[in-house]
Amino acid sequence: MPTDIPKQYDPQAAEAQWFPFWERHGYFNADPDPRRPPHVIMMPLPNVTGALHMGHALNGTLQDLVTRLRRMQGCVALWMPGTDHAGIATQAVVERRMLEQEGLTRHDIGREALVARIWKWKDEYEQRIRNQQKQLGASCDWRRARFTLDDVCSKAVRRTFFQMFRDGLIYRGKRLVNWDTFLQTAVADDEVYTEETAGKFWTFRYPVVDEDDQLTGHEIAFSTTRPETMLGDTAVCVHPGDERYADLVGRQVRIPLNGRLIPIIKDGQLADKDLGTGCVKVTPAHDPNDYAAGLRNKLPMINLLNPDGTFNENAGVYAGLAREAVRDAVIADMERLGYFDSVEDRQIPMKFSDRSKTPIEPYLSDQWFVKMDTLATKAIDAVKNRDVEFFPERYANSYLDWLEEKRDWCISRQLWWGHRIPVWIFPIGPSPELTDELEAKIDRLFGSDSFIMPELQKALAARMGGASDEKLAFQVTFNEVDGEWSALMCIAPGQQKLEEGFKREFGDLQDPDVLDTWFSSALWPQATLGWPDCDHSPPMDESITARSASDGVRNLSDEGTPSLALRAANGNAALDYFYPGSVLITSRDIITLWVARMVLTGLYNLGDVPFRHVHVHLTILDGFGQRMSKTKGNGVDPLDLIARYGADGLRFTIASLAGETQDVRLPISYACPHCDGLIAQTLDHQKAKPKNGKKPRVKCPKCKQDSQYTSANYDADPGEPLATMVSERFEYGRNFCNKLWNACRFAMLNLEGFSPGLVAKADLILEDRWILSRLATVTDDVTRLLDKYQFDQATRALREFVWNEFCDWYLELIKPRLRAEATGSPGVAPPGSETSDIRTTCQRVLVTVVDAILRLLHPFTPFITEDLWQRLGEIAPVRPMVGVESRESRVESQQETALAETSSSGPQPLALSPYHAVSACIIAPWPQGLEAWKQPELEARFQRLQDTIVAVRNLRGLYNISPAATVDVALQCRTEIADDLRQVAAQFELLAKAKLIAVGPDIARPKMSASFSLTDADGYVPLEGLIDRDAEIIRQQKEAEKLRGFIAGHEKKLSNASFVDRAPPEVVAEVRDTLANLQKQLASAEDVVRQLTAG
RNA sequence: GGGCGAUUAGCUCAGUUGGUUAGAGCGCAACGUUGACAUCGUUGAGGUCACAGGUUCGAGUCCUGUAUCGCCCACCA
Repeated sequence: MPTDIPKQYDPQAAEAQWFPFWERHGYFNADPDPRRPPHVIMMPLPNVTGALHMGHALNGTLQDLVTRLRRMQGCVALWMPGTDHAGIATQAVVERRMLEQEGLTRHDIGREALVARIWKWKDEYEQRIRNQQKQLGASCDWRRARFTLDDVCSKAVRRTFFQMFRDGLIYRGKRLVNWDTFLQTAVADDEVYTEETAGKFWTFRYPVVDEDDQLTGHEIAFSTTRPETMLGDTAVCVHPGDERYADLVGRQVRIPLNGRLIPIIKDGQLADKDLGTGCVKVTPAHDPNDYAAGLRNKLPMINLLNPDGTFNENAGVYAGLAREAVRDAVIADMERLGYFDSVEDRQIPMKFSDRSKTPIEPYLSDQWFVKMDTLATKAIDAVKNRDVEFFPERYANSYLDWLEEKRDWCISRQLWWGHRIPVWIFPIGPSPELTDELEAKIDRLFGSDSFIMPELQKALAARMGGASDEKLAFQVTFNEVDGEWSALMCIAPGQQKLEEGFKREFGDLQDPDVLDTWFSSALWPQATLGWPDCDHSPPMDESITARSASDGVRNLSDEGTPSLALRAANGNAALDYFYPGSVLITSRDIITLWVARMVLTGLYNLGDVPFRHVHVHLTILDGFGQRMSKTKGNGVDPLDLIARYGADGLRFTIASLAGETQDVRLPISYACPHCDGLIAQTLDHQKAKPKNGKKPRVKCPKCKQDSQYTSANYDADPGEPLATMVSERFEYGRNFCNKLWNACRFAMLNLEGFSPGLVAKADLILEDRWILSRLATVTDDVTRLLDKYQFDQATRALREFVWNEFCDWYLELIKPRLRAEATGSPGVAPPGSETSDIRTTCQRVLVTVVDAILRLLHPFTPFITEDLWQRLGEIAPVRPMVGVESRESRVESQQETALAETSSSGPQPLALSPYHAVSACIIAPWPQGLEAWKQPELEARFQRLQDTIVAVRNLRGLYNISPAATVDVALQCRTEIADDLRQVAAQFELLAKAKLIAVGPDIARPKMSASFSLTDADGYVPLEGLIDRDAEIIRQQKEAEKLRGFIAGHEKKLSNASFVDRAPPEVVAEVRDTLANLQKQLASAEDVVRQLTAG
């Protein structure tokens, strides 16, 4: 007997036991099996920049939930894990730390050493992230875990780059980029944030010159917030319709600082008549708008900056100075020269780099781009054709809007951490011809033939063995920048020898840049499955597979059926079987950055979308409505919450929050380490940073002691008592788990002497049929809701079923039947005795429902359900189950055969048949096909019983009747209802401590009784001596008043001719019914008042 | 400026295609622990559904406008 089941669920113990159990048995492993459908989720890659927070916990919970559901439904459910190298973010973290701790920059230690350090960092955090995910219960196929910089992903990156290069989709160009002068790299628009900053707005003048470059005495005034860029001005611009300057257009002005002459141009898009003086200086190399105007008007572009933000030789005498110094000098010089007009204070929106927090400089530099035109069109069509569907649908807008712009994708980053661009750039001079030097080098690489320039391409291909395009080893294009041509040579992946040759011949001419991290993330769905390798599946983590082999791990499909896992001999089975994936579950901020690009590359590389569904879930906010982020210091480590509420409690709460309309606020508290009191988090807590070496503390209002707390801004001192972040919201899930635990504990404690066997429908009494009907309904609802990714509703439906129906009603109702055996000796009730049959039937139904509940809850709360499943398995390894289609594990019995013969109608006789329970909940079959158990009219009858009991309880509370005292109750109702109520008379005693003394149509109200009125019954509880007559009169009068209000509303409706005429007849009939009911209730209340008043 | 959302009980959120008396959890109040569970049970109080118009027999739900908040995109000499 399971006498050892503790009264409280212990999450830590269950988590420690069952995760290794699942792993050991290989239940997470997904291998191609042509007899079963695949279900594939590609994990949105966490960055290796740091630990995970609640956003990841949400994201992970939902993916694991779906994965476990599909696994139970019989799919080969692959959840592909991995991590992202997150180029700039990771390099910045490591560089910052290196600078803080050792005072070193990357230039001090060099490319290789820095990359080595980042790898070390990556290993540490990847481990930490994986640990967090496993703590949460993530049932990923960990053998397949990938990293975006590993060999398999690299190959996909190289292949894609090469093909795009070959197809002319990748080009090199000068572009104005957001330059981070601290990190010395270009950053993407989305890595830049804007902040209103206190700045100044200066007005200066440029003198206008005549044809002979002599001053005319005319001047043109303009305003700027960045005077230092005057050195790079190549025009001043006015609006074409601005008459003030009409006669100046076409003339030239002199920049007083360096004497350079620049034209006055007109451009309606750049200049605004009503802003400032109406005239604007144009610095194409250092301002996005000016850049666009520069292109439109074919203006020269003068780059003033060095990569580190200091001014270069184009700044003349100002060269070598920092931005701020140049600005001051320029202003002073302009003033000295007499061209300064005025200055005013102004709030200026300044762009900052998200990574380094330093100001962004618009900067003209050489970058690589992907042409988006046709690629974007195809990705747009995929969504418009519904090859990819968004849940909720509205998010398709973000995706489409962004792609419609078709802005070319800048894929180069001036970093050291990432996929190096596989292109060698060889300068060849003023015309696109093969120079002797290049020819000589190529000769040495390929042989001694010489080439004619236009034939170079073909010849090179021929050199590689007359190869088709597919086998091209490298590709050349020619590129012109400022009149200088260079050969861009891209090497195909897998050309080791050629690459070595290039390194030998061309030395460090390989482009130093690396690819945008999204370039590799975009390939995630293909790369992880081994694309472009078509002859073998991608390798797996040997440390896991080796251990599994020695443990004798079976495949998931070994349960009950032999594995037919495809051998990789004849192709890439993983790619064939698992691509395209099923659903991507992610947050909305990367719909454009990631989702769109995955679709785009999937279509480009494989001709098919990478997934059919995209579920976009909510964002978790802190208690103040802010996104959780590391920088805000409001992130919560899921491990803190798991420690306090259990992984299942966390998961269940998260699932209950995951609706489709709103983001969710999560007010945070700190748990006092001294007394376990809670301290509400304030914005100050989030922001507080150590001052003078003193770390900020929180003070507990309960015990008045203070302590250090979990903060993004400092590491707590080891050994110091620490207030960890908690959120009371998660008590919802923890409490539910405990409730489930105790309900199952109760069931198991009452399974003494359990014997499996068939339960015929005729043996089931009202509450059995009711709970099975409810189970069938809820099973359908949950399945349907999860198919639509409506996790919150599914969670609520299950919670309500388990807590408010199974626990509150069913378990209470069956207690007498379970005790029926009390007279017999334990476990050996005399066969054939009536008491034994009642109890046995009850036990069998109970086990059936518990079994189904565990299966339904497993995707939500895997640990506790597995734990209970295993315990139940010890007590009832063979037990009746519902909603199981396979008959393989069915226990055949004479009884069943007999029943099957008698019930010729339908394939599934309504009976509970015993099965051998599957050895683990994680692979138990998801309940389905319970349609036949649904009995809506029975549910309605049961509802009446519930209403009546609640009404009696209500009166007891109202009159403060001692819980120990039994009250009488008389019910006046129609005959057929009376029959129902008589059947459950015993339940009144049990659930309301009430004795049903009379029931029927002719029941009169006993004297001095409290009463209640339901839609189809009136109840009376004689309370001789307890009742306060005046109070009861007042109560009933109040009730009557309320009813009169409702009645008036309904009567008004019905007296409205257009309502009766135009509303659907069933609605009108419903209102009539309701009105009749209300009138009956009112009559009853009035009657009570009359009687009481009369005495 | 463009787009997408949101505004319902003290707090956090549900509310299907418009249709009886708008729900849940937490919190609050009262009562209750002799065998599942105090991480519990029973009962209760608590809402002019942001505001103003409109459509409709009927609006929390649909339309228009306003206010406030959030996010995305663009722009800001």
